[in-house]
Amino acid sequence: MHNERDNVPYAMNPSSGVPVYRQLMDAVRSDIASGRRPVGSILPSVRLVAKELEINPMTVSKAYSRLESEGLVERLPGRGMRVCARRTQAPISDRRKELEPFARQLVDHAYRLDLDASEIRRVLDPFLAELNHE
Amino acid sequence: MHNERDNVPYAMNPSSGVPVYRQLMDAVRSDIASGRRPVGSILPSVRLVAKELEINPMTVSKAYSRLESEGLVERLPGRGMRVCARRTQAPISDRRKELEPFARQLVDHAYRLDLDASEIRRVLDPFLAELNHE
DNA sequence: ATCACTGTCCTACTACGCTAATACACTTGA
DNA sequence: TCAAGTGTATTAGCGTAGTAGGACAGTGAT
Repeated sequence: MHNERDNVPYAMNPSSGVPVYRQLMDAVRSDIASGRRPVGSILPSVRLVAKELEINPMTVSKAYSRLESEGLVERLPGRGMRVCARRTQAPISDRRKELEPFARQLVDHAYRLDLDASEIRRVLDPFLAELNHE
Repeated sequence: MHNERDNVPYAMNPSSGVPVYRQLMDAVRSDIASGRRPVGSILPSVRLVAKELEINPMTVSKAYSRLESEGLVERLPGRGMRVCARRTQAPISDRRKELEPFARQLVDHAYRLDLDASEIRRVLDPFLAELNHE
């Protein structure tokens, strides 16, 4: 059922401390964002990915399921996971609220390190620049 | 040996998801930063705090030990934990490096929420303002 | 020396997250 | 209908973080 050309160019690092299923989520997210996996395409099956990466299909399934609850892909029973059209965004105020804990954490740690606002910006800016290039 | 006036006005929330020892660390850090526990003063003993908060002394000890490795307090064997004079800072470049993972995490989540650099700044700014007021 | 304090090492229990193995329901093509 | 392909519910094993209990060493006043 799967396309022979379906390659799975993901490379997981089991000893990085980052759970494998999260690494896989990031890889797939990146593929979708870049268009390598266009809207409507079917992700490689959990068993194929599992075989290539030498991990358990359930680990792949976990990644796929989480991406589904994020709204990036949808489950077609018996067929696979399909990349969704960009979901309707939550209101921007809600999304800002979701971001706040991470902003707070950043500032908390800066405070403990005795780094002021301008230092925070200095550390943050390269990442913001990277964000804009995408 | 301890002063009867040593009150332990901390209130832990065991079901908040935040480990008790971390809540206690934050409370003590706040006391030190505000001057309620001045440099040179001795923290209430682990057993006193444990009794007041109805937790195990080891949990308090864990909080104290971490604060010690942060350099906020020092251990006086047989006597207690004393609030330190502000420790010599690590080089600023090291401290910036320590902050980077949190900056990256913030930007990553913003990306997933489809929030751009200006939105990140908008969310972050109130926290930065708060930081400057202290 | 003794007593009443100090913090903590060591051990163990519990809860939770991550990964894996099996069995199942579903869909499609022959 | 049947075979081969989908994802996953369930269950289990493993490691780790958080918490707790008891024994221990250090300190200082008596």
